[in-house]
Amino acid sequence: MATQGVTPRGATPRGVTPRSEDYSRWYTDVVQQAELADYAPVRGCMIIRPYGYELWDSIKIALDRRLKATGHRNAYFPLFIPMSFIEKEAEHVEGFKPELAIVTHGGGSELEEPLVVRPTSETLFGEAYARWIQSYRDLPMLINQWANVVRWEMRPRLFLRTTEFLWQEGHTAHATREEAVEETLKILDIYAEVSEKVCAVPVIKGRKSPQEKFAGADDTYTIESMMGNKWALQGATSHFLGQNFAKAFNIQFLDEKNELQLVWTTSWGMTTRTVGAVVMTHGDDKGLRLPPAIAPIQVVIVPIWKTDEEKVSVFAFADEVKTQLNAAEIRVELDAREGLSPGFRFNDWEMRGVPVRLEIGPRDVAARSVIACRRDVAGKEAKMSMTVEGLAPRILALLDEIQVSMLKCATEFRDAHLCKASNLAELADIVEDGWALIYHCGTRECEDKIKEETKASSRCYPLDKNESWSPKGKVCAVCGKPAFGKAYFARAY
RNA sequence: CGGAGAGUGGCGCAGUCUGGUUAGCGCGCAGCGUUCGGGACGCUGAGGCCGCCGGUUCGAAUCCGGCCUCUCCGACCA
Repeated sequence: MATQGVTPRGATPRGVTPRSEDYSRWYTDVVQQAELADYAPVRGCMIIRPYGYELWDSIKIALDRRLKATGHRNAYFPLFIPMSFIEKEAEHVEGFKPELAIVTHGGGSELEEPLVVRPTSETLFGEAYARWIQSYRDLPMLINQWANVVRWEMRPRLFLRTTEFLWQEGHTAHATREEAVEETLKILDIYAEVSEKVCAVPVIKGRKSPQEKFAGADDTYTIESMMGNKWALQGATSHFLGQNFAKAFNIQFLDEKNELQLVWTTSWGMTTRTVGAVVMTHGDDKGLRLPPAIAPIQVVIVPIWKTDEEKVSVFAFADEVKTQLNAAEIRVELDAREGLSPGFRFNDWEMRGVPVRLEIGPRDVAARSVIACRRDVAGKEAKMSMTVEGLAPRILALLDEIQVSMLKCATEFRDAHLCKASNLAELADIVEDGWALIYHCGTRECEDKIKEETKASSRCYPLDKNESWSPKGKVCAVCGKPAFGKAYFARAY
């Protein structure tokens, strides 16, 4: 690679900043050079470019299908929320007030009541549910919406934290506490499945500490992933809201015994941040690496020729290959650009993370074969020759193999950086290059202390059933108070 | 909001200290030609009121004052 080492003075570097040199620079380089997103005129806002949006679309389709399969229906609630709605739930307003965008003027005059640009829609759903839910027969109410929300964040980063972002937010109401908790965990499982099976991003499912939970929730469940620099990223959250919003919005129903009851609600969301998670879980110094399940282009054909005659035969053969793969519903693209050397085009597609590249030159035409090169492995092992007869099934198998292999690699990487700690010094050491699992008291003071000394925050109390996590008789590894549970601590985005 | 940098063709930078005629360079872009199995090359060309406002001066990208914006590092967060 010509990009290694010192860039000649005055020359623009080709490729991205190496991860080892500056991880966050590497991240922004990849996002921009792979044309996933670009900065927008307003601070903290980004333009999601077609390639990035297609990636999000794939994730969205996978998640939407699963939500519908579990009985959820899509709807659309408005962008504006009356200020007074936000103020109805004490903890909720406390949590969101600092990051609200508020509209004070409309139609040329000052509004009587300011309108909040939704940071999340619990309050709007609450108001509607109070009107829509009358009887136990109306329950459960399972509605999801795909929308944009706005949170005035201090420190934006492309995809990971932008002022405006896209997500889905599910809002459900149930007759009993048990049903609502069950829903909360069911959704968490769906998020974990989409993350792992679709995005090949391994997760640890867990519960948030009281400090880290959603403003207005009784319990927040999360999926946490380890990025390439070993920092943690919260991938999605599922909240058990208890009866907090039911009380605030008076969402009541008559049960079978004709008694008035408050509903139990949940809310949950997965965002465009997931795109950032994919970049940081799989990317390398050559750019993006995309799991086949969400790759907008799964296979790219790069034709190679010298003479006009070769060009004709190579393109005819490439078209034949493309047609075959298309028929098998493989997302395939033919790189018909002229005037760019093969090497340049190889690097270009590698930057974009296309899982499989097929090289087709005169030699391949003669042998009726192609050179297939997988993006997820380095070196000579990446390349293999395949005959064109029966190519599609073999490519499909290869794509499956890549999908599985990427999850496996990411999981192994993560597991190699998980470590137990028994005191603050050990924890501090571990979080320099991984996640530390400790018995923890769950108190704010203790979390703050850890944060101050190590920059690591409480990620979650893992739900791992295989691990005996009972805190009975255990004490906090940091402060010595009785343990609340086992928690992961890590540097986080 | 605290700390640090930076604003000069699309991108990355030089020039600013020590004001002086047509503001340079690399990449990219356009045209033509030669190339083409791991980031090709030549020639020709297009593109800039030097972030904004004001001041000093015969003369400001350059000096002075004010303002704005962006990026990075912290606190906040999906």
